[in-house]
Amino acid sequence: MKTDTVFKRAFNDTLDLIAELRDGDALPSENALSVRLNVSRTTVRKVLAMLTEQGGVKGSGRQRHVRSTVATSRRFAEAETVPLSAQVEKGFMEWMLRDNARPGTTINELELARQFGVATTSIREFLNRFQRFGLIERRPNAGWDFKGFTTSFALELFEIREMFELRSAMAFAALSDDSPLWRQIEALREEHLSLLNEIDRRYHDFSDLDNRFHRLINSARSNRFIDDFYDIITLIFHYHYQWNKRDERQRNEVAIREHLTYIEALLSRSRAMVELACRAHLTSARETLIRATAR
Amino acid sequence: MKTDTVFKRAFNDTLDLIAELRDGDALPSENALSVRLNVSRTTVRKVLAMLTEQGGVKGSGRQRHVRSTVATSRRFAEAETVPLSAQVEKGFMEWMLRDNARPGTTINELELARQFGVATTSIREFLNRFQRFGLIERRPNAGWDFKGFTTSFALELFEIREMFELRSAMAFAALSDDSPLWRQIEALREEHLSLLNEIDRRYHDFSDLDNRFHRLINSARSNRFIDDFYDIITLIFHYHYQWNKRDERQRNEVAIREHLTYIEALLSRSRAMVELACRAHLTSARETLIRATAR
DNA sequence: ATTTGGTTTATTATGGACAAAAGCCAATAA
DNA sequence: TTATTGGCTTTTGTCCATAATAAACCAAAT
Repeated sequence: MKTDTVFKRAFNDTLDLIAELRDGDALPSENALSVRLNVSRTTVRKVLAMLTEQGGVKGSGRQRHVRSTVATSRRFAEAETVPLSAQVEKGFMEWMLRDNARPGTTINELELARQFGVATTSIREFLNRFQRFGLIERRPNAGWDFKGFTTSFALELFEIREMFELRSAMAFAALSDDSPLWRQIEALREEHLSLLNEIDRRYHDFSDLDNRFHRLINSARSNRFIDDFYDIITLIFHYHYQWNKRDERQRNEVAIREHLTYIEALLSRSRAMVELACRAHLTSARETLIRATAR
Repeated sequence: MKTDTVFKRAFNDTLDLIAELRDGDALPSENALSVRLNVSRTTVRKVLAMLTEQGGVKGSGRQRHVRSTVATSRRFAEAETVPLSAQVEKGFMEWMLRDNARPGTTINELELARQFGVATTSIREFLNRFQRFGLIERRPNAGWDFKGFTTSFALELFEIREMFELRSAMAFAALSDDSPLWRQIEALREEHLSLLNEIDRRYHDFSDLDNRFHRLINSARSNRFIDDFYDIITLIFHYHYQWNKRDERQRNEVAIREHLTYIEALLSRSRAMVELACRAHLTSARETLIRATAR
């Protein structure tokens, strides 16, 4: 059966939304809510039905209004709002990076399914999509081969990353002066500066900024295969950062400074400077990742 | 239930194998057969059991020998030996390339399942793996978006292909003189020449040669992401060639000549020549593909 | 030391069932 | 006359069941 995480997340979001209304205010229409919450109207109706039952919403049809003071409906726990696919992804990354799964291990769908408490279907679906990340390989009728989060994985990953990013950075530098991307990158420079200013307190905010920065560069000349490839980088770094906290503050500070140099180079439009700054940054990012891999 | 295409293919292959033996010859051991046929001993035993029952094989244990003259067991039809996953792939490619599915179409799993006569599970599995080809995109809880086999798909594909192939070709040219790849590429040159010689009769053999040629170049410096990417090229060209026969002989002859120039350039070790030949060939390959895409 | 038989066990591939979520159309209120 | 709602249908996500395949075991035989 499908999980109802969509409904539960929508329910919680609706509570947040209601919290901003005053007692007696009219609710937005079902269609409006469906757009706001990013779910179908069917789900909106289910949410409203439950809220009405619990007394958080009064009336029916076009006469629906909020009773925020009276009924404080209980939110669903965060865990109940995360889609099964995301849970499986997390479980697998954990198995791989935290438990340090050995290169060459055969992945057993059944075992993972039991371990994560889901049906094999969901594991299979995940593995089939995860295959493109280059860490596993299917052996028909005989499971999957885990190739390992190894140094050579990191090297191959960065070889491609460097090709792609250099190309995008060059395209960025060649952008016409009236491109909106210039304003965006200047805004990102400000964000970098202010993060650097409060680095001690906010260093863990870097991960998100990093992602937005590189995706902005890629967007200078969009190519679906490059965008897809960047998903791999994003995923790997997401979990890698999350579980490898050693020197995080230090690492991030260095990276921010590299980004700033990189941004200056882009703003200068000098191809040589861009190439230099881009290469320097990727080299240090590669070193960071390699230090976390298995030999 | 699983299909028994593995068994049926193994059975047919065993018949071929037996055909090369003489009446009364001893059969290879079960283990040897399992290696030859690329299946488990369990399946080998099932094959042998059936053959024995049908009289194609006499005796048991170590005293098993062939009765090729007597019993001519019937082969299974080719269609019964192709794995379901391959059938689904073919069906989908047909839907896409032959029926000219419109960009923006929503892919309906249920409908495809009915159309192909398989369960939705198999369709989903295919789509999840096919996603990396950049032609479809998942919209959670709402099917898949078919992005279309469009000109911009071809352009993006070739932008990456050119980056990858140039890099590999350079690595190839820089190979040390004692690398075994030099002999391999010279062998390929001979194959090209002999194909060119009989082009009128054998022009459809080019597709396979083309594939081996480019994969050889990629192997100069192996990178899993590049190898994976070449799978996309292979698949697209496989079906494209199969259904778009217009000017096939002419197209292939041109491509063979381009390959030969390309090979000469590699053998010359001149970076400039290699770049020129590589670019020229890819440009013409791109044109060919673009002519087949939707606007 | 290898091979087979006889069994048993484990895992993968595929169909099917069903609730959740999305989508559709006509009736209705503003 | 247009947005909104109610009733209904279709599709997706997930579980489970089961046959095909792989794999393991071990004793007997060459």
